Amino acid sequence: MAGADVPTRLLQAAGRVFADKGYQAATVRDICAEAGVNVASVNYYFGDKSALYVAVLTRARQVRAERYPLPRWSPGTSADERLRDFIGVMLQRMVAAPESGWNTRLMLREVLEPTGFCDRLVQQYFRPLFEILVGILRELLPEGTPGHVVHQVGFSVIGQCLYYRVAQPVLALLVPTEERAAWFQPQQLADHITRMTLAALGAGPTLKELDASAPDAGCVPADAGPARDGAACVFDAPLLQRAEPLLSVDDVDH
Amino acid sequence: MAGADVPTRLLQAAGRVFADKGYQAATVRDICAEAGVNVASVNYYFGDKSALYVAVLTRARQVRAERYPLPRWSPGTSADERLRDFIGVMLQRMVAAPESGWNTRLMLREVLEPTGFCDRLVQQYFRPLFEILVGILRELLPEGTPGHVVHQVGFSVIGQCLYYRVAQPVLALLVPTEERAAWFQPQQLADHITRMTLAALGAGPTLKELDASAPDAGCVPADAGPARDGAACVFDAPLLQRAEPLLSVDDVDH
DNA sequence: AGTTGTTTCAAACATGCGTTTGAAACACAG
DNA sequence: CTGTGTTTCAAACGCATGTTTGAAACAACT
Repeated sequence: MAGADVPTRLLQAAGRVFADKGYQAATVRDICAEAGVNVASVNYYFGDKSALYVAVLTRARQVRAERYPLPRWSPGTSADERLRDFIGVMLQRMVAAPESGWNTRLMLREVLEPTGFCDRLVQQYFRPLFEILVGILRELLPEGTPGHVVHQVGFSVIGQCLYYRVAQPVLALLVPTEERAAWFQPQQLADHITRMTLAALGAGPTLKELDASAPDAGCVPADAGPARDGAACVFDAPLLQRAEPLLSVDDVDH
Repeated sequence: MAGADVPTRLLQAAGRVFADKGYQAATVRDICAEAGVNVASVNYYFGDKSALYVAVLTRARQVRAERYPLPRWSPGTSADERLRDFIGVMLQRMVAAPESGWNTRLMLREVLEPTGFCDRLVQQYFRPLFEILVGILRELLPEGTPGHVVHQVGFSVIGQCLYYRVAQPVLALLVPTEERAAWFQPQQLADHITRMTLAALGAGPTLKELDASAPDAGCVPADAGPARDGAACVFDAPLLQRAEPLLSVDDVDH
């Protein structure tokens, strides 16, 4: 991380610092200290602070999409399987990002407090994603479902995914540490959201039905590994087959 | 608004400015100009900028809870009715706040970027609310449902409510203005989320079943008023009976 | 009117910010 | 080694910020 060339080091350090403190509160001196370079470097290589910010944001979007890509579905893939995949990838991008995801925090910040770059971000990144989700939901909903209902269901899906990132500090104070470690891993959350959504649409069993079909299921906590000796896990059965491993690199660059 | 005494004017102006720009970017001079008072006033009355911020945040929490209170349920009130109420109040607090809710933006900002005051906010405000929701959900879910599942469902509910506030700028770019005006009013969103949740739990009809029971329902857009001449509205029937009217005051104070 | 305590105000202060600068250090071809 | 273009660096420059100050304006009571 310290051996790369100066512009790269700046981009990486700036990502962390901007995400931590926000655009205004992050100082050029902070960033340069973190990167281990001189203060003048940011102006030398990027022109000014705001240009560095735009560069960081652009890079964050690219890296996100490349590192956690949507699978390329074969034509016959069913809609609910694609929904599972979609939610899984969303959640990975949200919470599985390295270093607890300055990447995501940065984009959230931009959404909450648009700095003018937000529009482009939405048009280039969020909108295509949302279109894909809407396409999936249209297949799952009855034909002729009004557009606004499809949209609302879409936002319900994204809203659930987003929450586990937005409210991470809150969640940490509401749910005991052991429970979080055992039941709030990305894959488990993805399963939960998928189940909720499919059930709401009528395309899958409701939580009540799930419970009735396996009333005594002792769900498998995250660190229990593959010791699936007893009854099939009801609430936490792995639904994501093609989930990439959760990388633990320290930054967006290798 | 301009006639009140100086500390009050400062609190109101500071609320707007802090919510708009964040703690760092908001300048004392901005706030004082907005309030129409001298720059020295904030130090005279509050000590320093950070004390003013804490005062604003405290006040925002109080006013929120007072202005949009949860109904006091009579003992016989069913769980799903209480869920409807809960979601309705949440959404009102989220999106119905006056002046497009600097109130909510302020708390979101604090959650996303904790300034040290976040912990108290969670313990005093979020946790009691979450406990109520969990209590309701426990009645709706089968007996013996594991705690973490109840929690996850709770976060799904809150996540959906939150999204329409967090992602407001994004939503504005993804959904055409007319559709937003007609179908994305607080009450309609509350109905949608309640329906989704009850359906997922198995305590209400799924969207598919709703469609089957009234396939040609032409939902009533927001501004169509009580002209409920034709078939009953399937997706947008008003579910919230005791919803307070949406106040349009300019600030938290009368 | 005079006194006392409170509130307002314009101006100044100290600090930290983003940015600039000019020289030193470096890389490397001729 | 010399010359040339690039990169680094410590120091400084403006400027905007949070805060302080001391006097003026005001209010309330004797």
